[in-house]
Amino acid sequence: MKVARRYDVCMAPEQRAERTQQALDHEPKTCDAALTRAFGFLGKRWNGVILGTLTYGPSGFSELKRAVAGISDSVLSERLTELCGAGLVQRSVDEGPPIAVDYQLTPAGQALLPALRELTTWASENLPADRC
Amino acid sequence: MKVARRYDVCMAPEQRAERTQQALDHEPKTCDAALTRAFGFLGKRWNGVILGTLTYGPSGFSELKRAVAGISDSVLSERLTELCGAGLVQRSVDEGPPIAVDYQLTPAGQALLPALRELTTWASENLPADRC
DNA sequence: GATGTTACTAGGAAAAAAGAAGTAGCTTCC
DNA sequence: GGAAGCTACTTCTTTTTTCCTAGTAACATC
Repeated sequence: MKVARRYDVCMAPEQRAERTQQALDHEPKTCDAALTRAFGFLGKRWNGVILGTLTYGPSGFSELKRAVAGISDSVLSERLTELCGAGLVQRSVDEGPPIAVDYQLTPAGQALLPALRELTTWASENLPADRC
Repeated sequence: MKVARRYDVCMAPEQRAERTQQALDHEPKTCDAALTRAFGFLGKRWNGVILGTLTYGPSGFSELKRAVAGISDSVLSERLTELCGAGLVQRSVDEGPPIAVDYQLTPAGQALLPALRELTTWASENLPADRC
């Protein structure tokens, strides 16, 4: 099941040097398939921030909406459905009477944490905040 | 009329402080500001894949277009302009006569590598790889 | 000189997101 | 008891973004 990738974004420096050499010979340098898949989700507006917010723990719809400043109801609803479908978020309903729904990360969603941490570090070091 | 910049999620310092205070008291668990800024770029379609592709080394416009399967000329052009503006990508022109333009990661862009590596790992382990 | 390549830009169509409003059940306030 | 407010959405219209097609200009090749 594990397909040995011919090349990967995540390569050791020396492999990378070799690849750069090859690059000079008009070799097709396609972005890694897994990374492309990752950006199938994260490249959609709001998804990253929603997942980032859920890292703080389970949230209800309104709570999420307040946390993700600027998102509209309809898009939040849509995104949550997608993320649930992808198995990154789980929706649990507590039939009330005060009915309460909450969304939380599944293990697959939790697994994103290290990557989000890296991204946060990168952004704080390389994306100027002062412009805003 | 309010000019709503789509990815303008940055807050004024005092707002940020207030929000942090709220976060401590109440439950509004807002996503980290730096991460939000990161997704200001990566949350736009194609940007992640473009950066991922440039990881393999400098590329010309057409080369990039071929590598990033499915992107249109106009969007690629737009995205490259944005990424250059953000200081993640550098555009260098070699006046020919056969004029040649190439795009490559700046140090700030290179700094994304560890994060992309994490994302790749995550995707290959947690996003169904039905395709390819 | 016809065709192909690189590196784009322009304009309109299609898709996505924003924004406002509505639904329905439950709770709190006075 | 009834107005107002909360949660959890859905539906609708408008606005923004993205896509697709075509065109340009400079050079290179056949």
